[in-house]
Amino acid sequence: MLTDRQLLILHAIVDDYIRSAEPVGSRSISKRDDITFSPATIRNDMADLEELGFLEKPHSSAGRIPSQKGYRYYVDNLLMPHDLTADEELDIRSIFNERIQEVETVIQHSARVLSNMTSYISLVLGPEMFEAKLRNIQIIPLSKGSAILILVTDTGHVENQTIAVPDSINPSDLERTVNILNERLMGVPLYRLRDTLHSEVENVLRNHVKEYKHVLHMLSPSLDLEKGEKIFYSGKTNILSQPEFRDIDKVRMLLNMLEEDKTMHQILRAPHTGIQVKIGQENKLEAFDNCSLITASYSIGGKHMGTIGILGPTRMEYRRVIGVVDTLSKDLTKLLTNLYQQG
Amino acid sequence: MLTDRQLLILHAIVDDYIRSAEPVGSRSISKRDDITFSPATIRNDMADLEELGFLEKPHSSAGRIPSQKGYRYYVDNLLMPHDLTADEELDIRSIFNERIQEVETVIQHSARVLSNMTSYISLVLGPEMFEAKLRNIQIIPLSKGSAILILVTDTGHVENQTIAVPDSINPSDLERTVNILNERLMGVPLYRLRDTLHSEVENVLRNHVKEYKHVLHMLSPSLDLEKGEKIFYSGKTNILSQPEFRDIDKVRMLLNMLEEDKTMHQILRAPHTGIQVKIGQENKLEAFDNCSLITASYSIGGKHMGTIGILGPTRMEYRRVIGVVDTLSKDLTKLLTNLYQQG
DNA sequence: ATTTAGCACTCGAATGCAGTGAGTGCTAAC
DNA sequence: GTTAGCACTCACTGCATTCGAGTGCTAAAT
Repeated sequence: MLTDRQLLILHAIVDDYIRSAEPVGSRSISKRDDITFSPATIRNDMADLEELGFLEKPHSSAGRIPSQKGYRYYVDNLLMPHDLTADEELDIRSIFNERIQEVETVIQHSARVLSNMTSYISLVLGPEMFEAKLRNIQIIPLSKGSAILILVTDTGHVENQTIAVPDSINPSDLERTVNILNERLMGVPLYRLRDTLHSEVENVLRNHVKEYKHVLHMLSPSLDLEKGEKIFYSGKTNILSQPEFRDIDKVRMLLNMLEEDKTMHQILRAPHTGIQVKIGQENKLEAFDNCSLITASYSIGGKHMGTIGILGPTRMEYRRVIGVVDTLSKDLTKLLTNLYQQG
Repeated sequence: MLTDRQLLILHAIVDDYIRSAEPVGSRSISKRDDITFSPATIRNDMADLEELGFLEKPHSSAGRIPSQKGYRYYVDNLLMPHDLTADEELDIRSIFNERIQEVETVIQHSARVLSNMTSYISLVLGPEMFEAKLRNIQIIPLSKGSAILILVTDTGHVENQTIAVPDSINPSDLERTVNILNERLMGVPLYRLRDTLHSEVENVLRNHVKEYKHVLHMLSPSLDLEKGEKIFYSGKTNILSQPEFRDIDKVRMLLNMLEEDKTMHQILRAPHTGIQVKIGQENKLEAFDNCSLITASYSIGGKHMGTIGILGPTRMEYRRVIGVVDTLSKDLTKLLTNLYQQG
């Protein structure tokens, strides 16, 4: 329904506006090499594109800027895939070159590289460890009355917390308990730990540990893990360089929203294949009205683990960012699968 | 050298300015209950105070604002100690009421409470774990070729990383290794782990583990821990509400500075007793020119552990903030000492 | 039937110019 | 030593003016 020329003009306007952050006028478009017709012609098409909802005017004597619908069309139909430059490849590879590290470190490092490469805000939802299976459990006595409980999952995640150890439990009881737990809880998903403790392990404990009730009481609350995976942010200050965030109040709204763990979890949790682009109000959050969010999932052995994403102004370099997010999410999946795939 | 009246006026100006963020004029001062003399008199004293460097004028027809020297004098000589309100006591206690947790969680929680209470930025330098002593070491096999190395210190800190396990090392070797390590490395400070591994443990390993060279090669790099303790920030967006940070560029400078781990470590590391107040350029950092930093150390059993602090505009509520930081650092010391004191 | 040149028009941004008022410094009186 | 009085300063506000980029429309050109 749009003519080729209109598409060309829309494409040119979006590109120009992404670059300059200034409303684009008919004359400046006409100067581009790929445009062969006069400003007046362009103006006519621009008027049509505006009527169709792809463009907007900040005020009547200014150039045009893309509307949300305009960006959407651009992303869905006009965008050419972006092949990473050598530098970009290198940046991404830097994450994986280091000696093997804790998963969290890799994730965190990914977030940093992502924000550095794009100059936007990067968000990485840490590995979903709720369904991960227990690999090992340890209780390390610390001082009289306290110990450290350590849980290791098959995805290499380590969870630890300090617990209070009642006097009634002696060291050999503790040792026996740990052995039993390792025997019985190995392979149980984290979210079922507590239930399993009561349904299956309790009976065994009863036979081997005198004060098994105290032991249960000590462990039970600690095995009720919080569901919340951590979200890593990087480059939060990057938006301060974006002209659309000259307004302190907008910045505050946005940054405060990023602190709302619940909302952000909801946004990032939804797994999806491929790249997802949410433009402006598609995010259903007032604070994100002028923002776009580009996300991709990463997984281990085909199992969804978490999400990486970039948050920037709607006037975002979609082409490059999509390319980068796509590549990184795939590389991350490869790395983690190699490392932690059951083997 | 300053008259009582001048002190009174200085005090009044600083108080007023901290409250209003507006230059303070002679007339508004004269209206205060504790001031009994006329605007003209006040003007004379203000002129003197300005000449002595305690006050400044933004421009010739505006009121006065405190200079850095003025704040310094105020903090050193005029400030009355602040007794926490019931609400404040409650806020602080909320940190300690929860069931015993990981140290890092307590620290992080402290940072959040601190920033919420003050509406400034809170910084907490995590527990110094470099000199902490090893309590326990574990190697949990994960998949073919990889395992998780876990170190627990006597301060309850848990460090973990993924390591590559060469095929040549079989499970029983690994188990023997872990036993030997626990025997020989227990009580060794983290910063000496690697040296001790080579100087003392190597000989023992040689006798019990066939491929002990591979084992050493696998462990050695992992025991060379990074010195950097983590710094926790909270309330970074709080400064956006401060009128002195209307200017996006200043905000960016400041927030970027907070990302510079090295510099921030330097600033926070210096242990000191009691409360330290650094005003404006005393911080020796351009980005902090309009800021003041109030810090206090926390410790475990008399041993310096880390630092908590508040960063805000030089026009800061010194009285309240000093009170809060003081109380919290002492409470934190008490809690951690109870939890992790050898015993 | 398109495309383009020409031109009047719009409107934000920038500039210049009183007027206002909070605040000062100085002088002279108390 | 303190205060009243007064001229002076200077940021800020509102208003009028200009400037220019960009539009929409019409009529001519292709």
